[in-house]
Amino acid sequence: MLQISFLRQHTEKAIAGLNKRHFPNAAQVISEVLAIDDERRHTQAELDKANARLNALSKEIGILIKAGKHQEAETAKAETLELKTTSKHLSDKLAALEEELTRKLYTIPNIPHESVPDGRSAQDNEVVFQHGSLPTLDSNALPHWDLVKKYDIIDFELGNKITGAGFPVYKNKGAKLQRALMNFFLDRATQAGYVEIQPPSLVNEASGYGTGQLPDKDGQMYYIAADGLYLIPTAEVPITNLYRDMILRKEDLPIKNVGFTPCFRREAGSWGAHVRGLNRLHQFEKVEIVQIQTPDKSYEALQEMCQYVKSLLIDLELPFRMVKLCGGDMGFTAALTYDFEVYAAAQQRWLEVSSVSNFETFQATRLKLRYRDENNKTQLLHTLNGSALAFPRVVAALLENHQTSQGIRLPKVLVPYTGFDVID
RNA sequence: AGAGGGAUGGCUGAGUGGUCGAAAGCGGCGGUCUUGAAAACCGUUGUGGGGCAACCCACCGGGGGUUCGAAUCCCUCUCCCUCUGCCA
Repeated sequence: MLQISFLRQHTEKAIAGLNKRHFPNAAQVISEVLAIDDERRHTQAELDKANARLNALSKEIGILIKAGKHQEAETAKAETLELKTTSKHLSDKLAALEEELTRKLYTIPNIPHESVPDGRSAQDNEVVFQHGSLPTLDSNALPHWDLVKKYDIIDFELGNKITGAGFPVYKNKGAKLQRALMNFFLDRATQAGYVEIQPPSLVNEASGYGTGQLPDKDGQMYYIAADGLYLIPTAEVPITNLYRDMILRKEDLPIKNVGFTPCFRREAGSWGAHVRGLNRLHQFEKVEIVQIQTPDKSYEALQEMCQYVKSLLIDLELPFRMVKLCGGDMGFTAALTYDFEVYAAAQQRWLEVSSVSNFETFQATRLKLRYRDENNKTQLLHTLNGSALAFPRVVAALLENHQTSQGIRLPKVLVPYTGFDVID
């Protein structure tokens, strides 16, 4: 959520930013919001005045009663009656205005960083870095959904049977590979200074609002109605919400956390040929890194996180590219996002395995996540997160790119974790 | 799941109808002392909103009510603790 004070002070900048995102009717929406805010402040002032008078009268009545002047106390009581009606009316009005303001603010996405390229869709994204040569496979090379059958490592049919589409069952060396990836990614993140967190996989409504999945994307999350809980779509939600309603000390920053969790996504209505196999799932496993940093250092933190993700992909021996998302393709809450895509050679497609974003104060506003600056004033912090990494597409690329007639060769870094160097 | 007890500022913890935004201690910050530090002593120290400011308003888990006046009384919800039951 954007801060109303920011919109008030930087109206033109906000409108320009929203236009870059191709957010419809930006100028009109902002002017509506500012009008509500204006009335809100006016109402607040009136209410404060009525309450001040009411407080003064109450104090007076107390003193009069103590002094035994009951007659005068009754006169004062009579005066409070009308004031109380006014106060009630004004506070109802204020509550309604505040609710309307918040509701409107929830619908406005984050302002993109100035370096975010113009553009409407993924085609306008900017490739900023590419590493590794694209493998050329034999003509009899198989896509990963065939390879997993050939080596009996992932079973989509069994998943269909016990749960439904998009819930694969990992078996044999496939299950061991999952376990190896978890330990590899967590060990690497720990070496890079991230503190390991194992959060719950279900979160309450307040957490959903905190990181911005609610209210707009509630249809994307699985919901347990009986308990009012949501299955997490990413570890970002529980881990970032750990710091909700906190005022951190500057010396505790940056916060660097890493967590492994299952991720659940309903992704209704987006199924087709291009999302076969592991390309898109309802449940997948992911290691997520989260940083919380002061505003002046958050973009350094973003670069550091990107460097970290790069190092993982290089060690996994996968060709990849780093893409800066354009205004139209960025997520609702992000100010700047880099996607990392690996090349899956049999499909001949780039698959997103990581998305690293700086949310600036957009999440911190809802989270009430702040620190004390050198003047002892509270300031909002910046939140960042990134996948490091999401498992299924890494597995898909490993299988497709490293397939040989003898089986699938694993990258060296994984062998100590799997205990085998080939899937056959 | 049943019975009982709780929820107060960064933390611990007093406060059962009025000058209480809230004692005290700890912690933090500033100072005195010291070569420096510690100790001791003095001062200071919640968050948010409105206002150029003086200042005003709101907030004692959430919501509602009683009252001229609520941290304090009533209702309700949530969460936590203890005992009993069940259970990985």
